[in-house]
Amino acid sequence: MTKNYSSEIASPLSSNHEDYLKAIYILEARGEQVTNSVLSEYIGFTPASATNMVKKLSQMDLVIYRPHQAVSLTPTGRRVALEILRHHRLLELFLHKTLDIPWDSVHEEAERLEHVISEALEDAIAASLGYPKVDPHGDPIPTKTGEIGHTPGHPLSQAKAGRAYRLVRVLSQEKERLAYLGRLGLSLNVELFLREQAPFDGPVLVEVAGVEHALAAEMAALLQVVPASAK
Amino acid sequence: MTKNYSSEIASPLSSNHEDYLKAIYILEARGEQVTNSVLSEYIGFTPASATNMVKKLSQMDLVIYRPHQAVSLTPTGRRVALEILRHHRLLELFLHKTLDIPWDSVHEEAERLEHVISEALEDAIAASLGYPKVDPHGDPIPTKTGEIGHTPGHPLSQAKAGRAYRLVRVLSQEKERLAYLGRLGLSLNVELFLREQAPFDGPVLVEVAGVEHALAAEMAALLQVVPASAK
DNA sequence: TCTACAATTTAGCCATGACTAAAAACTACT
DNA sequence: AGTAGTTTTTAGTCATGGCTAAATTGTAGA
Repeated sequence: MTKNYSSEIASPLSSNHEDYLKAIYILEARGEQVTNSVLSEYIGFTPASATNMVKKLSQMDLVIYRPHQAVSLTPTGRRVALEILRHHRLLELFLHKTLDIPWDSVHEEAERLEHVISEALEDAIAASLGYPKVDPHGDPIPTKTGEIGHTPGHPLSQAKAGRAYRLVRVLSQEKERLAYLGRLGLSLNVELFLREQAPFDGPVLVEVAGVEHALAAEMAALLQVVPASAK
Repeated sequence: MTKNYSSEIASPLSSNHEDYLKAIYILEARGEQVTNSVLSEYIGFTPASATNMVKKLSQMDLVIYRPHQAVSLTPTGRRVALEILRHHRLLELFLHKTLDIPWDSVHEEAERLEHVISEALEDAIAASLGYPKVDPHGDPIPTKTGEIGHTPGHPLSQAKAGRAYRLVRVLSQEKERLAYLGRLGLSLNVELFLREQAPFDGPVLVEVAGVEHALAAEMAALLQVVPASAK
């Protein structure tokens, strides 16, 4: 039950606190300005509730809050967020690899588990997986000390036709979307051949395991790929 | 996230509600009269809080409450309690077998996880373990339909000296106690030879893997054994 | 700069579920 | 049966963290 960050934080954090911090981290990492509306929409509470909570997190020195400004994480806040994200992504991979939970389901399961696993369990999971670097969607797993790498690759929507690629990351956790990709045979590290890149944000034609599929531009933008030869 | 009992229950239950129901179940199963003081002491809240909660559970038709009487579970309440207990015990075994978490630690870990796993995850865990019947302490695992067997065996403190036994259950979840037993080589299904049974609740002399140990009577009473030959 | 619209914050409400202190109700002993 | 002592319940407080509605602030266009 001892958390990494327990030494730095006075009161224990609830799942909710952790969810706010994680949300702020993710929105920041996306490069967005974490305004109150962006945050409240993301977490699914009203703007008033978000203001309220952000103020409390600010008193705990987890975020920096200035009225009418974007929120940001303090170093401690970031540490907490990264610890939760580490739990989340380790759990996703663990559930997928050890229990065969489909990749479109692991997210919501991990969403609840991430708040209740101990350090010891986190360590045991990491060890059993051989200290992995990415989760089943290709998202990087933060280290215990709070470092996080960035996955290489670029969107399939910006790739060149007539070349082979390898899928290294999917920028979505939506169950339906992931299930759809799964049905096309598109999962992590799968190779694909880019047949055609329609102009004006048109669909993309890809070949996966010998079968051709058309993908909406919006979908292709979520698929991060590297040239097939690259490690 | 869909729970077995969701069809029968109006409002979703919190971890806390579930803990109360589980506590009532366990106390009932121990054969105790689940009075308010017994319950409140077990869950670690004040008697006033327990009354309060029991009344709410009663309104939800999960327990039967009559002022100044022992509480008891309704069929639905029992179903919920058994589902949580199933989660708990499956998790204990899973953590122990799949992640090598020591048997003296699985309880507290499962205590938090039991409230947040989905039906799908419960099923996946059960399947991966081959639909086990008992957890690492020998406690029976309720079935999905809410049946629960009872482990055979009798306390070591009532066993006869000069015979060999097999440990089939330990009636304690205390970390220190379990760690101690573990150091003696006493874990589930281990064989032991009962050298001497001191009278007047005196200590018990057992031989485990060729080494002799003296056990306090109190400890011996917690160890359920069967004759070594028995399956 | 002024005004209209959008974003944010404030104020105040509500439910939850813990708590303490006091009242009430049971039990057991004389 | 009466009373002392224990158990249980009631009454009322508090913190949390959601909510709505209203006030405020900020911003962009005329």
